[in-house]
Amino acid sequence: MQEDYNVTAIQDKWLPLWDDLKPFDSSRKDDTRPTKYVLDMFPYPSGDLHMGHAEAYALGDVIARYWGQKGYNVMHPIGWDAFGLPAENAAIKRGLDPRAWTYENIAQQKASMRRYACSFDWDRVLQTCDPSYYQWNQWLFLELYSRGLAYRKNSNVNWCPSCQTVLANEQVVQGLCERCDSVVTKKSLTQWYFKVTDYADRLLDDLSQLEGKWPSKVLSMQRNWIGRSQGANIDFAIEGMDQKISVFTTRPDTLYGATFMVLAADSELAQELASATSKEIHEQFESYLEEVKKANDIERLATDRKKTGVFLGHYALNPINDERIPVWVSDYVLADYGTGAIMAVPAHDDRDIEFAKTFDLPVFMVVDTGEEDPAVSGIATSGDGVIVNSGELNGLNKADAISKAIELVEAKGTGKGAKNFRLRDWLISRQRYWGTPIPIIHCDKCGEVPVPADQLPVELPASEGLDLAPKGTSPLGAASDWLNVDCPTCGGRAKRDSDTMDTFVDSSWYFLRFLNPNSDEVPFEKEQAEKWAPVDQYVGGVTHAILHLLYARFFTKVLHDIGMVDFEEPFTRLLNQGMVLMNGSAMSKSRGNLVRLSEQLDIHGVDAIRLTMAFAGPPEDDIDWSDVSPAASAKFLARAWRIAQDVTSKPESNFASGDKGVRKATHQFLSGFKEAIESHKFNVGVAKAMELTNHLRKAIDQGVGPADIAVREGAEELAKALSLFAPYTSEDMWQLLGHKPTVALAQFAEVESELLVEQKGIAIVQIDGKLRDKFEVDVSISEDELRELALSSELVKKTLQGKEISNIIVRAPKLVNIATK
RNA sequence: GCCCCGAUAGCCCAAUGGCAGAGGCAGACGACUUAAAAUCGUCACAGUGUGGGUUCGAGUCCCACUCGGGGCACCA
Repeated sequence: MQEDYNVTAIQDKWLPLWDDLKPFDSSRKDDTRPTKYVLDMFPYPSGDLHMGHAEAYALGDVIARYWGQKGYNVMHPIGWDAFGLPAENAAIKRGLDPRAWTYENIAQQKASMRRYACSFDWDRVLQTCDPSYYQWNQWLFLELYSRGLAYRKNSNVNWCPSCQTVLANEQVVQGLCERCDSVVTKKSLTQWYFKVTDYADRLLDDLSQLEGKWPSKVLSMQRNWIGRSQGANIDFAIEGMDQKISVFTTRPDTLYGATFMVLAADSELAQELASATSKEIHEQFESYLEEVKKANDIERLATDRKKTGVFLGHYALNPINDERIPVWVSDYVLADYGTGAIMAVPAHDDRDIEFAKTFDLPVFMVVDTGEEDPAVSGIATSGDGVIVNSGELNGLNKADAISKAIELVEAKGTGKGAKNFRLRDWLISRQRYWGTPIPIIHCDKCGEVPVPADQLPVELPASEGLDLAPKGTSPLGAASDWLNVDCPTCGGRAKRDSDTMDTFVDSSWYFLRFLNPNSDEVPFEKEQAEKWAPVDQYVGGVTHAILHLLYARFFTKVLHDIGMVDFEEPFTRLLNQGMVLMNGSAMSKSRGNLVRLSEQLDIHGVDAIRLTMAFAGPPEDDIDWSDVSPAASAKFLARAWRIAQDVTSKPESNFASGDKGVRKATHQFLSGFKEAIESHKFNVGVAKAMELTNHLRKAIDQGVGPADIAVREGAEELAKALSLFAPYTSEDMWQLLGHKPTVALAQFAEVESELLVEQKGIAIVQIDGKLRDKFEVDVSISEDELRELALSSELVKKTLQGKEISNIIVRAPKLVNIATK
């Protein structure tokens, strides 16, 4: 009895069965399969899953299911990045409890993932807002604290006036809050930091281990972000004062060309020097500083900005030649990069020459690059050249002069080779409610006191009665029962730290928590880490290229140093899937181009949507939903399904007697398919499955017929391959073919390589690279035979008439190229 | 300004330096059908953004440029 392919029916049929079978349980004690750890970036539970999730999880699932069918015990867990501002903001807006709101969304997403047939191990699940999870955030915080890697300091921090909280450097995009696009301002606050800068060198150098395994784009973004520069710190004495100005420069070779100094207007040293000068200059400085403070990052970053500044009335002495040079302040020097002061070499730096031109300061060329003297042209030169006007450096090139200059200042004791980073320490305090409480108690007598381990977790108090609306201080400050505690050291009255941690702390180590998601003893067991970690394949969006991935790499290195893991990089391979767009732009309600996932699933079925995601193009490319056709995917799945339905042979495993041509197609498919999936060309893998389907259709209708055992072999491998993209259809095909569920555990057949070898092949003959003739040859043909054959071709002879052969290239059995003069 | 990625048929995309086409969409035609849908089959369509170079041979490698996308940027 022939039936129709019914999407809804097979979804309803198989989903409950899989729940019973638990094919993706990775914790079976007697499991001897080799292991793989495949991880999708966990979602933020704001509403139901959307098209972007659908793509990410479809692709992650292809990889996880593939390794499962290759015979691996695959750990493919899922969790929720459940703390954070959106929950809180939604809760404020609707007067709800953020906790209830979050758990409701998690339940909804979980149901959608189950329907979407993600191959998750549902026994390895976590939610970062559970005390059983965040207690380990607190534990890790204290580990970092005890090693001096978590510390508190006062500084001018990034402040989002709309979110009413501080932001990490990484959360400020082009001067705007990455979350709400408000203009970020500066505020002087005492906040907690993680000392990421201690790891800057390792974070940068270890990127080379990931070369070829992570997208090069992400590697370069991380390198840019860490931003290491090599150079020297050089001290300039200040005339008539004990103070020194220390500068960082990447161009110590231009030391003789320094004609003035510039201090960051908002640096402490500027303040000090301004106090030790005439009243008039001091007043000028103060009013300039006011101006500078008013400017926000947007204005400051404007490229055509005029240089401004104030002369401080002081002179510094160039350590290499005792030249007397004036000291200025300006806002183009940043207080928090390098030493907050520079030696200005206008001849060889764009910014410095702009400043020199504005204030009529001297320009003195010390590198002859062959271009016009900057003092004349007004254009700074920064290339390599011959050092001039520089005493003992004269005649050297740039690189040699840099080394020599460092030697000279080191010998004089006025400088040192140094490197500098763009990367800053990670500010982790947040003045918000829905996050992990910082496990520190502030005591007037004892100062900062860590919460003793046996008092962890410091649970978040209920939100009831608290005003969650942003007001610049943490809502927890009003939870007086929770806030006021006895000091663990002296027993006196003390207060808890009322800030919560940046949620990126949660996601910096969650991939390790999946090893023991329910342990109350340890964050994770070392033996489990040895068995599973690091993550073999990580899948997620490129939006996390800097923030999350950098922090996770930092945590991993810290955990390595603590001795908790034996590796230094958390994610061996990384796949960044693209975005799902609609008509060329990101989907959004306000743009009116939102495609609802649930609707798509209702119309086309889960399998068709998943297949469409995989088939749309290379996974890292964006998918424009208007370019793809889920209906076509559904059509193909029905076509494949009918192949399984048409097979009439009984299940057996000896296919040797099957039709050679069909078997060849099957094994060529297998070989190409595996290669495509392993190199993450999922679209090519799908195309190959379509090709096999077309071949089998033809074999059934016009060839060997549905009873040939080779057709069964092809149909079975097709079913297994489709399991990666279309689990429901595939499972149903597997049953039609007389097998028991679940196809997800059925392993791919080994490629029989003798079936891949062709007896005959087409050889082509080119003359000067142009195709002139082709003929069928035996693949074992020798070069000489093929050359003879080519030269005896009538077509070739005709083309060669009147031409002189200069060279004949033979690549048996495929090609002969005859070059003429 | 610096760095990275991309450009192949009407569209989405394939192609270890060796016949430009694997697959799909849209299209044309045919079979089945009273008809349509579904299904099955057949066909057409580009010389690879531009200009150079290397090579017996370049979509593929190199150089310059155009366009599109992304990252960093008063970072010393």
